[in-house]
Formats: sequence, C-alpha cells, structure tokens
Amino acid sequence: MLDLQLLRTDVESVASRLAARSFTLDVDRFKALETRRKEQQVQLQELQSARNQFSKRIGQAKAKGEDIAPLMAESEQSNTRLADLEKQLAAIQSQLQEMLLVVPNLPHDSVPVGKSADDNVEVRKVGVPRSLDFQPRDHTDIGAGLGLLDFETAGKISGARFALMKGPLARLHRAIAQFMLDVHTEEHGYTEVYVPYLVNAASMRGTGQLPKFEEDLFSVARGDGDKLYLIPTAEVPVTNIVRDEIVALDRLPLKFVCHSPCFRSEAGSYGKDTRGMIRQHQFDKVELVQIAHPSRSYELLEELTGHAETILKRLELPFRTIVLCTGDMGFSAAKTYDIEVWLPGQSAYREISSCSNFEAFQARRMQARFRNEKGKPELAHTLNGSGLAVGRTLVAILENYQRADGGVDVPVALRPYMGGLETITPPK
RNA sequence: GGAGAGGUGACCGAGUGGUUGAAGGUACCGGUCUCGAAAACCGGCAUGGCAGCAAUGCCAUCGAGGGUUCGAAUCCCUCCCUCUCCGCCA
Repeated sequence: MLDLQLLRTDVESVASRLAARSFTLDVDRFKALETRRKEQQVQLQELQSARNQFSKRIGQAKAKGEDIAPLMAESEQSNTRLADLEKQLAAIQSQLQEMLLVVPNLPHDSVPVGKSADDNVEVRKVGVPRSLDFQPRDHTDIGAGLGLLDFETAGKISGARFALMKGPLARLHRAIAQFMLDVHTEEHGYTEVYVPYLVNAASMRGTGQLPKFEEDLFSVARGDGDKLYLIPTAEVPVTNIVRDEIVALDRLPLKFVCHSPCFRSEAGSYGKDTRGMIRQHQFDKVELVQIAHPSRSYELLEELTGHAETILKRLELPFRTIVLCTGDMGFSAAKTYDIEVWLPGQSAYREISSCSNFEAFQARRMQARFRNEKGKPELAHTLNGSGLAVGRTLVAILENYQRADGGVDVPVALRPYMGGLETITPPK
C-alpha cells in the first residue's frame, strides 16, 4: 500500500510513476473521494466533540442534582446527524481503502523503464554452460530415463502439475534444501524458521496477495465459514512475523530463512510450461526474508541477491542476474532482481530466484515497524528472495549434470548430503 | 470435543456506566545530588488521524466487530486469541 500522505500531497506525480508500470491511477476519482472525506471528517469530528461536551455537562448536572432533560433533548438531534455522517464517512473511507489496496508499489528510481520482460536488463552473467558432446535432454526425459521422476502417477493421485520423485532423486531434492538452509544459516547469518503453511486473510493482505490475487491461491474452508489460504511462498508467513510489531532498532535487520512447500493455482498460466516440473501446483522453496532499516534496504537487497547467487555458484550452475523493468515487476515490489539458471534442455536461462525490496509497501499494510533513532515507531522495509526454488534447482542439476549414459552426476557440494553418492545411475 | 479462567499502554497491574487516554509500579529519557555511580528526589515518556505556517486544538483507540445509552475500558451479543484441567491424537 502506498503512503496516503504522498497521494494527498502529490497524486499527479504518483500517477505518472505508476504509469511507468502500466497502471492507471484514477486521479479524478481519488481527488473527489478525498475532498468528500475531508469535509465529512471535519464535520464529524465537530459533532463528536459536541457530543463529548454534552455528556460531560450531563454528568456534571446530574452530580449536582439538576434537571438534565433540556440538555438531553439538545444532544439528541445533534447525535442523529452524527450517526448519519458516521455512516457516510465510513462508506467513503472504505471506497478509498479499496482503491488503495489494488494500487501497486512505486518503482525505485534505479529500475529501468520498460513494458515487458523484453525490457529487463542483464546485470551480470556467471559461469559458462558446459559443452556436452551429446544432444542434451530435458529434465523430464532424464528423470523418466532414471525411472525416478513420475508425472503419470502424480497425475493419478492429484492431477496435472504435480510430480512424484523416488529414491536418489527424492533424496537429491531433500539434499538441495538442506544444503541451502545450511549455507544461509551458517554463512549468511539467517535464522531458520518453521512456519504455518495455512494462513489467514490478514496475512495474505499484509504481503499483498490479497485482495487482488485471490485466484492464484488455494484455500481451505474452516468450520466457521471463514477460510485459510495455502501459502504461495514462505514470504507470507515469514514476513507476517512482524505484522503489528514494533522491532527494536538494534535488532535490525531481522534475517529469516525458511524451507517450505509453496502452493499456487497457476490460474491463467494454462499451456505455459506444461511439461516437466518447472511450473507446479506444489513445490519447495528456501526463502530469504529481511526486515530492514529504510536507510539500508537497497544495500541489503544487493546482499540478499548475492546470498541467493552463492548457492548457484556452489552448485556450479551457470546463471545470469537481471533487473526487472518497471513493466515486469510484481505488484508489491519497488525493485526486483531475477536470477535465471541455464537449462541445457531448453537452451535457455529460466527464473530460479526472485529477490525484491518492497520498501514500506508491505510494512504499511501490516503495520510492521521499528523504533527509530528518535524512539518513534517507523515503518520498516521488507525484502525477500528465493534462495532458491528447490524444484527448479533440481531441474537445473539434472540438465546441467547429465551424462551421455543417462546418469546424472551429483554436484560436489551436495555429496555430503547424499551419503557420498557421486552419480545417480539409470537402471541397467 | 467437554469444563473453567482471562485478554488494559514497552512490561506488570488498578479500574464494573460520567471531567479515565486511562491510578500505581517497573523499564526508559532528562535534571538535582555525587569525584563518579547507586539510592533518593523532580520532570518527561502511547499510537493513528483531522485542521493549522506554527504554537496548538480536536477526534479515535483498553483483543476484534456489533448493540444498549445523552455518555462504555466498564453492560449485552458475536467472533478471535491465550492459559488450566479432562478427553482424543502425530
């Protein structure tokens, strides 16, 4: 959510900055609502003030044993108007709120202006795709060849966009997550957390998934008619740790790492990445989250992105990092780096991590604050990034470490987590 | 699932209809005292919003929402959460 004050003082420039990300802010409607809000609020407060005066005088009169009937009569009509106005103002406030909740974040000045993914800018490229002396296969074929990756059975059990892994492949999947967690906790200073996978609507609103993106989420009904949502990323429960909290200055930045499953309905992505496990309804991810002092959040975004990149370096997987342009950024982000890993099976770089600074956008929605240098509560900045998506890392390993005989080498960094196994071999 | 207790400011805690945004204490900040510190004493110390150049004034907030009332932290209803005991369960 954007700062209301900013909108009040300078709607036009906000609107023009939002236009860079192809969002049209209805300036006239906003101004009209604001004008009415202002008038009615001032009026309402006057009436409330009058009511308080009346009650006070009635109390005093009663204490002295005076007749209070005239006072009561006078206050009655004032209170009728008050009740009326209260309703009107509430309606306007909620219209403003609704309007505001679906406005995306403002892009940071350093973000390149652009319309689509084509306008994203490569920041760096690390590692060189190894040359294979055979035609590389994609992970689906490699996994099937090993007899360890089975989409048919997953389809029988659940439907499309689910995967089933067996034996050393399932273990590799687990190893990847363990490895990431260990690097981030032991070398990058993150605190590991375990969190709920079902969250309430307030949490989803806090990080920006609601109200705009409900169709992307899975939910389950609760007995009382309310519902809980399956997390689409650990970002939701982890960032909401600080919802309605005031963090002490000396505890910043808070750094959390969390391994969790993620559930996405992938509505609107029909026909995209239908093959293999690139786009699933359920996947694992190791997520990095930071709650930061506003003065340091951009510096920390670079750092956090570096933490994610470290994993790829250790696994010796070639990747490139791009900065998303204004038109390609997510709803809540002020700046986003995507890390894309090389997939020989597709001859392409594919997203494996997305690292963003949300500035105070999420913090404002969830009232996540810290006590600043002056002792006053101030909105914190929130950041997060995948460090990394586990399923896609598995895909990258299968494709980059494939052998002519159908086997897959285990990256050196993961061997300790695989009982020393060096190669996953196909059945003879 | 059954029975009970409870949710008040950073924390503890008083407050059952009327100048209560809220006693008292702790913590914290400033000052006096001291060579310095402690103690003692004095003062300060919530958040959000509205109007205003500002000083300041006003409004809201005692888990959330609704209701009763001229007036609600206090009464009523619904919900959420926490704790204790029993049952069940990984």
